Amino acid sequence: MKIDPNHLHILSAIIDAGGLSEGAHAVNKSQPSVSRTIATLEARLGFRLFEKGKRPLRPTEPCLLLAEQGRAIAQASERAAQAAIQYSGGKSGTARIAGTPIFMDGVIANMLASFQGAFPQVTIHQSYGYLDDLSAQLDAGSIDLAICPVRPDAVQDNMAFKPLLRGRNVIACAPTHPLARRSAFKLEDIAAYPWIAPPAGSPLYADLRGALATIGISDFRVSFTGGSLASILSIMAGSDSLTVLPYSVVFMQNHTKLVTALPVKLEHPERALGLVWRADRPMRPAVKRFRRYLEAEFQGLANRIEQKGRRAVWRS
Amino acid sequence: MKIDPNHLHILSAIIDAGGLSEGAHAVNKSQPSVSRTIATLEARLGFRLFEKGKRPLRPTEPCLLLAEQGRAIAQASERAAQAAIQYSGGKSGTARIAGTPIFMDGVIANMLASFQGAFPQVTIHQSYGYLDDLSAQLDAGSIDLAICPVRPDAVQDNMAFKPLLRGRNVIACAPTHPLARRSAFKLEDIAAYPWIAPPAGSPLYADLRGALATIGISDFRVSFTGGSLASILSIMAGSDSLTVLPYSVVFMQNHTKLVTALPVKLEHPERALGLVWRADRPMRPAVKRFRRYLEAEFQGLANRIEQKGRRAVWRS
DNA sequence: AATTTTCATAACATCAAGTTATATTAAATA
DNA sequence: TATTTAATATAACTTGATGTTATGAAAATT
Repeated sequence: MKIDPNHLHILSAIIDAGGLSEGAHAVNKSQPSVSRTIATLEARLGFRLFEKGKRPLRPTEPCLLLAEQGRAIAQASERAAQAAIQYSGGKSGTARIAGTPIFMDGVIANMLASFQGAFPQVTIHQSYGYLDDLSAQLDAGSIDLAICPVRPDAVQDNMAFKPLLRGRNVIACAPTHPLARRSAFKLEDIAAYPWIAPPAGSPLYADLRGALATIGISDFRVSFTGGSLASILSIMAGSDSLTVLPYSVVFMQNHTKLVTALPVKLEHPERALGLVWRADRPMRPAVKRFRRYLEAEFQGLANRIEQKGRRAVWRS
Repeated sequence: MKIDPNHLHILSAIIDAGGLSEGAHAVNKSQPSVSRTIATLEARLGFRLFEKGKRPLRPTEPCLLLAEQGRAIAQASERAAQAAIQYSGGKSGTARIAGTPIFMDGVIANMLASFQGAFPQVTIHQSYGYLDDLSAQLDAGSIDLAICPVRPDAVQDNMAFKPLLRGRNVIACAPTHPLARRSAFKLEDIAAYPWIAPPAGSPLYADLRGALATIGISDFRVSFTGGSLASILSIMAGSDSLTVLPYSVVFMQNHTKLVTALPVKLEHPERALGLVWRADRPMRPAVKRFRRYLEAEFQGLANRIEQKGRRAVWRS
């Protein structure tokens, strides 16, 4: 014997609503419709579901057992609908994101935390990589979204790119650094200090070399290389080392009082930190929501940077 | 949004069976049928349930959530089917029975216990009453089955009657009673002992008077009246009292060694212990099953009584 | 590259289930 | 007890979902 789940659902609705007409209304059907549903159900089961000839419809014993299951079915159905809505709205699901380590640790991590607070049902898979690697992963479909500095003209054909923040590097050091405490200094003074270099393959490393060249420093001493943002900050805090970091990273770390930027203007390639994804594939709702969230956060960040920038003087 | 429970069930079947065709087979449908079901479901939900263009069908994230609910639905549906089968087979449900107190306590109670052992899901509501009362309750529909001694010609038109045991009353006493220990005694000896009388309104009380008259005793001393079988047995065990009981009751109490029957043949109205129910109403499966059970039990009891009867000598 | 397996689509048939209109009937009321 | 009222059952019809078979298309596999 197999019983149509819909029938059980209707049955439970009748019981719970306390009448055939009320039950019919509860499931958005006409009274004759549910009346016949009950009739056919009774015929199949071989026993009555409601006592014969009783006007306030009186359920029989087995009817109540079946209605119980009907309620379970209605509940499951409702849960499913909710799950579908949650997913469609990007409030549940998975987003796989990856980006350059310094940005991910220095800027995105904060936003990620607040996103998870707002949408706890969304699972975020985060990983690290540089542009080429990220592109390959996007192509392979193993990540949904890449976050990295890109020259807009370097974006692949099948990729969409959404710039979030103008790229700008600065010379960073501990707030306790001798240069940071001097109101003014000559560019030559910089040469006296050791450097922390980003990982050798990273764009930031190339930026470091290029930037120092533009301010006339070609020969510099590297005291540390290859670490993550956390280690760079630690080392900087305990030494007089200098390094090159994106300004947004320094800005976001402002509250930690671990790092500050020297008022020196650096030249470097025209890149923008932005989001990259495959334009030819539909984006899952959770990814879409995360993307929108990041865009909004970066808009706020850009504004705050802008405000602060108006009060600072940068020497070139 | 509302999702058809059947669709969710089909979805879960596909997931669990590991393929569209297998899933279709699992729900007794053709492959194209479930294929289209999935297609329409996807269209309604607005997202894919299976990754596009992957041949070993790969479920998407929300698909698994929905399938979960589908399983719950399948389970509820199955439970409902089981409940229906249980009920139809009389293995669950309720039977409301009533009968004369002495019989209920002395004979039926035992059978009831074994029935409940065999069919624990059947709820038995037991109550007491004499024929008129029982008939009224049957008519009112407050009981399903009456068990009492009836003169077959006294059965109402709308009632069915199934005799279970020929009625036969005996004089009962404790096994330690002086008369019980004597191999022979005169009927006049009986007159010397006090009597325990059944409740005044009961047929048994009328039987007691009638029976004693037939053996020449018209004047007898009643030492106790009005109790239940348990109290009658207790009093008899602790005294030299006599009483009149149906032989089946004495027989069933045999193992307790609390009561025995004197070998005296009593005359009384031609009644049979039997089942009475309303012939014009369908009998619920659980009641039907209980009725059949009782009939079988009484068949066995009748045989045992018959066997023992062949070895006994009764004086009239 | 050929084959196999698996899923999607087309075209059609059928039946379950929806509808409105109306008849019945149990309960309430006069 | 007759009448009224409200609730359910039935009738007649329409529609849409779902079933079918036959067949096409596309991954995976060999």
